[in-house]
Amino acid sequence: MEKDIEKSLELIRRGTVDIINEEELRKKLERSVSEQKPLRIKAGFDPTAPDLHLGHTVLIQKMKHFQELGHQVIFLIGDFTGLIGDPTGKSDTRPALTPEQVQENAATYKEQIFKILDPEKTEVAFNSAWMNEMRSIEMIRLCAKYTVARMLEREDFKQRFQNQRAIAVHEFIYPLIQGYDSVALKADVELGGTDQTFNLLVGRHIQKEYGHEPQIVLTMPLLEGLDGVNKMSKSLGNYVGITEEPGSMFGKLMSISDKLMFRYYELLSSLSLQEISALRESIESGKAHPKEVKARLAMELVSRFHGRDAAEAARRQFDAQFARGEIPDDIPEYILDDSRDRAAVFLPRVLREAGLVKSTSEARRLIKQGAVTMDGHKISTDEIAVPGKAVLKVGKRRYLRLL
RNA sequence: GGAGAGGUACCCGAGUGGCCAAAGGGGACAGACUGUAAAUCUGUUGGCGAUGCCUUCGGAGGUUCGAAUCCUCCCCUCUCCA
Repeated sequence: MEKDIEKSLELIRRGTVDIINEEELRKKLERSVSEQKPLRIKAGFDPTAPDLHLGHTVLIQKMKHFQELGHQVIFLIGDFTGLIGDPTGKSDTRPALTPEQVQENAATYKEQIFKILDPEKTEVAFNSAWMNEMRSIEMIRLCAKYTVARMLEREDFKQRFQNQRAIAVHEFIYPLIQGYDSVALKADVELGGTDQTFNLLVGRHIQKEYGHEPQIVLTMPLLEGLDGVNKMSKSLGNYVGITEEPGSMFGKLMSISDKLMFRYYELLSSLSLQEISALRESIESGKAHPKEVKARLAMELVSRFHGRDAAEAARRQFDAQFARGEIPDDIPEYILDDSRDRAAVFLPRVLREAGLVKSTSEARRLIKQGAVTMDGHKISTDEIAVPGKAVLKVGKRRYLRLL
């Protein structure tokens, strides 16, 4: 048994940034074995983003580890807290979502997590279940259990306070409710990104206030987005969604920097750390081309969400389009009106109407910059003759077939 | 409740009567170079069949030949005092 506990701890530790506190975790694991009772593992998600992305999967993979160890995983959808909007990582107050938006997003989340987690072994909870029932007096009692000074210890609150930016009172309530969720769910462990550390620790405090045993806080690193700088997030647009098309997923992963590629290997790949450092060495010694190593990563991740065949197809398509400069099969079409004089087609309007650019002004600028080609020839004027079918290309990846 | 500071484009920020479609930076897009890399360099970054016209500096009015800039009211944020 001693050996099993060690093995469990080893799997749990993999990839984590911090475990608070590991001794307590060991005791919980031991008790779980002796009492034949699985631990309750909580992870909360704010239903602001309609799509899960690879950044979320770092955490979900960890949930899966617990599931593999036989513990009870609780996927908490913060539909109630979504009405508040957690200010984490934001420099300003977040707009609150409407109840309809929250419901819609929550449903999408639920559907997506089972691409990774086992639905049979996952409890899905909504914090509105208990928060909608909470009476005002109980809410005030909850608020009484934490002080403003301690709230201001949180980095982003402190920053905003110092920089004279707005902090609305209700934002202080967010960590308190998140903590109360742990009370309601009787959580033994709560998982979160490192940006959640403060909120997770508030949970420990609140649990103690309610006479519960404090949860173990386990933080996972934040995955950098495609830009390699900011954390991956929907709102920054630097993400890879897990329901994204295989081709788009593959392309996005191929565009990351070589440095970021190894970060992704460490946090997302199922390869062992030894295998990853072997890959790194083979690039440094010149045995492997970085592009090939990156394609391998993209293959693994696309396969995870779409299957091997789709990943292979995505790779072939990618090579055809970018390595050999071929035109993709599936591109939008635009039918030129026969009544128009095809000897003098005004391209800016065509490009705008086809949705390739936002305005004719933008199209004009792009043409001027030499970014527009027709059948491979650079276009230099706004008006051009289009005698028959032709393919327009704007920039590197926008195509339009003229009929 | 009192005193003060502020709200400018996707973001940050300069501009305090005309030279302002508004400096500078970031981001984004495009070109060169490449591996769709990254980094770097260069350019573009309100709209419009366009050497001009139209709409933008929190909102609504006003002064003026002319307003991001001055005045009035309103909305919002922050600081100090109570």
